[in-house]
Amino acid sequence: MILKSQVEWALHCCAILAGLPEGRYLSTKALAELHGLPKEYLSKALQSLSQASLVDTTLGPSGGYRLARSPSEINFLDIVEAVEGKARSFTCTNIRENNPCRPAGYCDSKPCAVARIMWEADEAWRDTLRRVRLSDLVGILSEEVRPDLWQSTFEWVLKRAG
Amino acid sequence: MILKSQVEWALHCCAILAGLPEGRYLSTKALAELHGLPKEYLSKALQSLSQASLVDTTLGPSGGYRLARSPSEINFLDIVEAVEGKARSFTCTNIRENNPCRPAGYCDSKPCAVARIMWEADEAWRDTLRRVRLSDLVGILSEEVRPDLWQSTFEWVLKRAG
DNA sequence: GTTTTGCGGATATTCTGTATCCTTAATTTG
DNA sequence: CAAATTAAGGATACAGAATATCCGCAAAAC
Repeated sequence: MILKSQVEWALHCCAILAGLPEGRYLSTKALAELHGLPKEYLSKALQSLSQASLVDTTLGPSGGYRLARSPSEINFLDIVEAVEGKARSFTCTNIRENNPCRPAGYCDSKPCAVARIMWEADEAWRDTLRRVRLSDLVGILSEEVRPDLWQSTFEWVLKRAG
Repeated sequence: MILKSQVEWALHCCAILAGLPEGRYLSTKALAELHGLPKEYLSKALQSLSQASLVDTTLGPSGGYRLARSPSEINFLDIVEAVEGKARSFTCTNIRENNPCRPAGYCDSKPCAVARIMWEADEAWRDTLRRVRLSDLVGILSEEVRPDLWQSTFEWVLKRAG
């Protein structure tokens, strides 16, 4: 059970977009360079964010991406699900139906108990991610990243933001 | 991010083994028939349980598997990790190191903040599974499964348990 | 009109999960 | 002792997903 690497990419990209001044856009090219990622493939991750309405886009030179909402209105789960999908990690195939002792026409009153427990864990995972806002991440980074790197990165980004 | 179907199989098999009388074994063949699963492949899942010391095995006719500990001393995470592995669902590739603005020799004081948050969610998932004991599952099933099916399944199993 | 950009489709490659088969060694049964 | 049954592990094949690249299209900037 491993998340796509695109999840990591999308989170880091959103953190950068969160620092962008109002109304400006950053291109796939710039985001790929900044993170050392394959531009074409990163583009797919950003398209997922766009389809989930987490980012706005604009075409042409000076085009690119910006957040569609404020960083405090976007949480980790929004981003993770946009890229990874909303499917649960555990899929119940209802193998209890194969029990040879089942009477004909036996009908289960509830979803399988095993599945319910696994889904509960899934929900705990989602809850944790839902509780962390993109603005929280930016807050942590602004405290942890050395000020000189923080500032030079911002300048680098602004130079490329349309 | 999808768990192997073997996880589902292993959980259901453990639930059956939990109902086995002291000292008796149930074979792969019986477990595969009961759940309608491919015997050879289910065998791999059971081998994983064996390697994790969750079950004891014995060879020969009347051989098979039994729980190595009491159902109240085995939790969901034990079983899930035995089959799925203990690796975290989010792997940090440290893409921040690719930042072109990084001064030479820059050293990070902590693991990446993005990774820490994702790992926290992972831990919440694990905690939930850790809190559910195999005996809890058996308790739920014994209440939910219709008594006639519950009993006939047990008879079916006992007839095949060596 | 030329360049740059996001978007979607098509394709190739690698890796993992799924599944089957076979051999070996241990154990029970007759 | 001989035959049957079992778990264990290795080899192999197959399918689908993740990773990655390339192309053409339409929109926007200059």
